[in-house]
Amino acid sequence: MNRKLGDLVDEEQMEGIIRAKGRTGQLLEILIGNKNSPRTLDFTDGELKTNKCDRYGKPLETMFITQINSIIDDLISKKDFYGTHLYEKISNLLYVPVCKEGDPWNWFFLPYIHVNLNDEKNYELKAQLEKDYYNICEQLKICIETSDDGYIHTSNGELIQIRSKDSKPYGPIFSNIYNRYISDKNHAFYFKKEFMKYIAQNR
DNA sequence: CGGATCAAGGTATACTTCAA
DNA sequence: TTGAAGTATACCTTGATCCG
Repeated sequence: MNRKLGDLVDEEQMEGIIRAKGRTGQLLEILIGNKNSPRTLDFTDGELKTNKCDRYGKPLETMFITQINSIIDDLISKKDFYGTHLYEKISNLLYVPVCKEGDPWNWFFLPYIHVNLNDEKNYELKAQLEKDYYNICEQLKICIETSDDGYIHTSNGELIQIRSKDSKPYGPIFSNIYNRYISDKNHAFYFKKEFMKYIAQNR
């Protein structure tokens, strides 16, 4: 693989490639014949994720998974992991690292990694993610009930985390379970860099 | 003590859907 | 048909911590 971005797209598509942050991922979806739709899943059975890395494939950023404002009460009530929107998003994904060093025309895609949590070899990974999920749910509850402002804050597992993700005007998160706002701005699940490192090692 | 590194939180832009 | 709403793509800034 190691396809150069400049060889794949035209000038118009390159416009604003740096400022338009998700542009690379959208272009890739178009290149493989997908539409940029807000459907839950990119493919019929899984997700496509791109992420910035260095030239050797080392991840440089956490990777966004999904916003939590619409599933907050599932989390607080510790809904079964395998029934969550989160699991639906991460159970089968195609991870494509993209090196963004230097001139955007010279950015390039690195070999993809396909991760299906139902594969035998990913048993350990799946177990860890499940553990992280319940751990994070618990942290959210504790935060809501005991933090100074009564709001949720960054909660970490080993491989995933929840932290703020919003822009003005903010979208506060309302919990029906607590019958009040539990954050003044939206939050989201992210893969930590440890996740990317893990799947690169266990490919 | 000052520069480097890292995590957390905050911000910017694009696209589709859907309602007016 | 048009624009707001909603979710997507990560990127950027700041402040804390680490390390010589």
